[in-house]
Amino acid sequence: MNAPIGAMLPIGTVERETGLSKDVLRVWERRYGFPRPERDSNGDRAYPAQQVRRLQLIRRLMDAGHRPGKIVRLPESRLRQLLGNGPQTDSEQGNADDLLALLHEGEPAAVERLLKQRLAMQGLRAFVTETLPDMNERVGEAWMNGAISVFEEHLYSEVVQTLLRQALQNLPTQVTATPRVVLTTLPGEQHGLGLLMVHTLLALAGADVRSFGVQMPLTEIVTAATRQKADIVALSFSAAFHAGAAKESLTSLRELLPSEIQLWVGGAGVRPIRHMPPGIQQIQPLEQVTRQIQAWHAGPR
Amino acid sequence: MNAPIGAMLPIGTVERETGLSKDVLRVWERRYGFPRPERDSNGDRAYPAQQVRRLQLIRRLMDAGHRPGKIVRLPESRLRQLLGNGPQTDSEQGNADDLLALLHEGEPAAVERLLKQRLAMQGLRAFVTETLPDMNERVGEAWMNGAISVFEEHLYSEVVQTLLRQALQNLPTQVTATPRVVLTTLPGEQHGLGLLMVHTLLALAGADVRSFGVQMPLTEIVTAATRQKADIVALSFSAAFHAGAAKESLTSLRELLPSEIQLWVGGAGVRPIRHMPPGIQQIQPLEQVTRQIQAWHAGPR
DNA sequence: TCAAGCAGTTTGTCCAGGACAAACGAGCGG
DNA sequence: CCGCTCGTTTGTCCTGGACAAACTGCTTGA
Repeated sequence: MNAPIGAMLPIGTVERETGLSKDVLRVWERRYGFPRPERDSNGDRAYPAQQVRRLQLIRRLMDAGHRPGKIVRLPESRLRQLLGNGPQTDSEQGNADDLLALLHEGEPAAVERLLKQRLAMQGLRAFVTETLPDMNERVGEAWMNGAISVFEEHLYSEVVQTLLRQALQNLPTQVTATPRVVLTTLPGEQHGLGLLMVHTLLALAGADVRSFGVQMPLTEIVTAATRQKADIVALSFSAAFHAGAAKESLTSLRELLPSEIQLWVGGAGVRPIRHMPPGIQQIQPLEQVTRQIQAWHAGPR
Repeated sequence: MNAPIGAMLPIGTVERETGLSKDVLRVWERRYGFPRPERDSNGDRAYPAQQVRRLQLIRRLMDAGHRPGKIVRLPESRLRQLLGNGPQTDSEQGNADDLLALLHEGEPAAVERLLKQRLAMQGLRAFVTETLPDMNERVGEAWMNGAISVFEEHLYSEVVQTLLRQALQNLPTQVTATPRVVLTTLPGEQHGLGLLMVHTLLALAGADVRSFGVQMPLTEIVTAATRQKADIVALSFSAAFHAGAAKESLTSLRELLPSEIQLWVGGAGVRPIRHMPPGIQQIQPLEQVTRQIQAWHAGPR
């Protein structure tokens, strides 16, 4: 009764929808026999919506650490089953459970109220270094388990961003803030939440933060840092960022950047990198930001 | 004296840096003889930084309406020359000139002060429908002319976003706001400024806006709209968004979305589309938003 | 004078199938 | 238990061909 065709998506759209490159989509088809798209009149691949959904499930599992060869062939039911039994870290549930429930209700105002309350109770610094990472992880986890959808995660992200920007706005501005930090992300990293969190910590530590939002081309980072007379360039990497790509870009950036400008990186996306290229400081975990700024003030430079 | 090599970028990085797909980079090389990357030990393309810069210039010119065949072979000097003589719309200069000067100084606080002043003078609605579009255009123009850099554009965008979010925060919340609008952008559209501008206008018109930030997968938009019991799904498209891709995705989305939910689109990215697929309303120009909401209130639904 | 239709050209995207280096994981020895 | 080596997995890149959609410029008719 339901039309057998429905919406058929071309490979370019599937790339955007799943985050899997065209090359990957084609090579998986060749190697694993999935996805197996139809062909349109032109001979081009046409992916049924259902296969795209399954690809999205696979993507989540891979982000959770599964390997393609083991899961790409599995049927959708098995995939959902796997999503159910994640590592299930039994961190203190209480903290974020109300949040997840509220998110699922889908009422932004209620979510905001809850977070505001937490913020007022803990103060900004603890909120950013403790509550938010915890909640981020819980939300990410819930998303991977299929407990909440992507759009609910977006909702969460929006509310937190609003909150943090507001808090930042209300921070007293020091006249002689140092060091001067240029803050941004590399092209391909569109997650702005980590950026705002770092921004907050840096501002709290007394730094003069110049945030440029997400996705600055390498060459522009160099120009901005030079023109702004920055002491430090700080980059944020979410878990979604490919660690290999990060390392590659960072090596290029370090080469392009004047050596007297420090390069700081942090976030889940660069944690897997064992050997950071020389001249780059990895700040991990988040609260290290404060200490590093203190070290900068004390240091020779 | 300057090392002949410097940083050499692989094709994937160049794709991210320039926004030109790998396919395009390769086909240009074949057809026009540019770019002409070196090869690394592995036989893979390795792009010198200078060619990447030239590609970025070409990209700007193309966004300004030039065609590849005419400009790809031109030397860098000629490209910069072309960037100089854009259409040069002689709209009232005065409005945005101070802004550009301040941007060039690179002092975020000063930029913010200026905008705040304008906002206070004009009121929120006029600020969003008149001043901001004008300034956006001026900034985009200046960027294409090479008068300001990408990072200065980012700076502008950051300040405006901060300002708008703040204004939104201070808007009185109505208890029974209608209609309910789910607001977001398609995957690939990362420009969040237009989103905030529309959000502001919708909120001012009394709508119940649920904004999900940028880059929602099609399937998630459908889920969100359904679960949030939305009356309208509104999408924003910046000039950077490829009109063809937009039309394609919109057709799919309209198919996936329940027919009782309206689909509104707007922004420079969809203006070139002559024949919008059925069931989709194009809202153009920006201030039409208010009128459309009034129409909705009056209408049968 | 202008709208509409038509042919030619330009241009982005897609295809196949091969290749290879980096990342991974298992097994081994210190 | 840590660190190494070696086979396997996996993503990215390669070539060169093909084609539809978009755009250009011309012609025709009102």
